[in-house]
Amino acid sequence: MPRSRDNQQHQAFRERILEVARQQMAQHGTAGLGLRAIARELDVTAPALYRYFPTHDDLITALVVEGFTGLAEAVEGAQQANIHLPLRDQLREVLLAYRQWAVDHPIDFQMIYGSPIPGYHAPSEITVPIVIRGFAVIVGLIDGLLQSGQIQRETVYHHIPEPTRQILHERIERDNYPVSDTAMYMGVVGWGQLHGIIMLELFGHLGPVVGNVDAYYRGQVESLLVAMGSDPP
Amino acid sequence: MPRSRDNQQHQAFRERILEVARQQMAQHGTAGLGLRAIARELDVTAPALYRYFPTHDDLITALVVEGFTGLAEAVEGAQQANIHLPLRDQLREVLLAYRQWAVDHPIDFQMIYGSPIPGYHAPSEITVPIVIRGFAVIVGLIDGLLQSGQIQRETVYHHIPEPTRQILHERIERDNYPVSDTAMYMGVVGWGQLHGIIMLELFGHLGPVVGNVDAYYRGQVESLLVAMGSDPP
DNA sequence: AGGTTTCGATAAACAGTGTTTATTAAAGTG
DNA sequence: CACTTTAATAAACACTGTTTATCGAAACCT
Repeated sequence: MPRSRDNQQHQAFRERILEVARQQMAQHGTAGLGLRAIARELDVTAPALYRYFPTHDDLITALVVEGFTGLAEAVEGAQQANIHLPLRDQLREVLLAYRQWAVDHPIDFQMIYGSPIPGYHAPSEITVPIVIRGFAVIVGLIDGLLQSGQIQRETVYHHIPEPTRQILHERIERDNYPVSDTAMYMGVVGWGQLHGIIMLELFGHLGPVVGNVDAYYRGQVESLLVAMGSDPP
Repeated sequence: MPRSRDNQQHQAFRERILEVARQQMAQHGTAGLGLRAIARELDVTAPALYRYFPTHDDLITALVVEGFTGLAEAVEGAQQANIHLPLRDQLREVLLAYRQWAVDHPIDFQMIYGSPIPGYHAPSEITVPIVIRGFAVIVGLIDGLLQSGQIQRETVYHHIPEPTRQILHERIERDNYPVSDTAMYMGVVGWGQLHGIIMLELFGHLGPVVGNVDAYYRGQVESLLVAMGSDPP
């Protein structure tokens, strides 16, 4: 551990490393993420970086945490930016922002939700809490729609498979997160559905099939809201 | 190019390489996919493999093609195994088989639909046709359900966003694939939705949230069928 | 201020990797 | 047999992440 006064410089250089790492990744993909390459860019030898990150994996973990945080902030920001709109519109904008962040930061998104670095797997005790942060916004909005009666039409998503309901309920109680089981369930369902579209898009499988992915995603978000029981606009 | 008589031996050893590669990958993940490691296992030096695969990427591409083919065969097999059941049940079983293959061959699935090998991206002119092969089974079943009036309830998935409909229609005509636009659209929608669940599961993000992924997926398949307009069982 | 500790950075080396080159041995064909 | 083609090799190249021992400089404490 560095001494208290040096801590500032230490953290500053740590930030620079992450900055360069992110930049290199954006340019050359996850393949370009090399200790030596980063060191070169910083006019420093490779072993020097070990003072800041004990191992290569720790660097990646730091980037993953940054990524998750960025996604969570984008989602939260989207809600704040549309806080004056009706809940349904807020939810739509939040879901659009979710994909938009993925499109704008494809590498980060892959690193978060996939594992493009061979042999590396993000420690879930670190990732799970941050995933939930962005997730909470979505579920919160759904819960709001349910409570205010803006989702009243009964749909398939009102019937939760029993084993799933139990786990979801436990999670809600454990995290002390005041939403209904149904809201949580709908959140997970929507999350999964949209996640599939985004992943397919990111790896180039969806574009050739549906052409304009932007329009397609927009349509799917709207369909999701309707499928949940919200009235079409 | 090897001579005509040697061709047999050449192809045989090529197969052995792929076999070992697949095995190594299953054991040590995509990280364990190394030319030298494969060569060691085959009691051969690394450069020898270059007679069979010009480069590392070509080996991977061969594995990807094998993977896609395996998935397509699993899907087709699932339909054949349930050909005596009603169309709706056939579709359910096919969709369950789709995930089951992913669970049984997680590495292959990641390699197919993601890109866990840094710097490598599967050439779409090779992958797209094989993706469609498995996809065709699903769309075919949906089309059958639509034509036989087993999907008659109007749902959101009957209304296709115009830009998407155009592209889908072009694909159908170009590939001379005799299904309706609606069947194609529902196929894509379902594919995307379930793909999200599978990807989240494979990377360990879904398990902690829903507990029993098996039951959850089953429920989602059923929900999907209902959401498409098929009556609940 | 002086002595000691601590931190940052380094060069050198290790064990790997994918890939290229030149060379050798072994088959198949006329 | 001579000749060509193929397979495999050893050696080397340019990398990679990581460890070790070493050195200078700054920070702390007395």
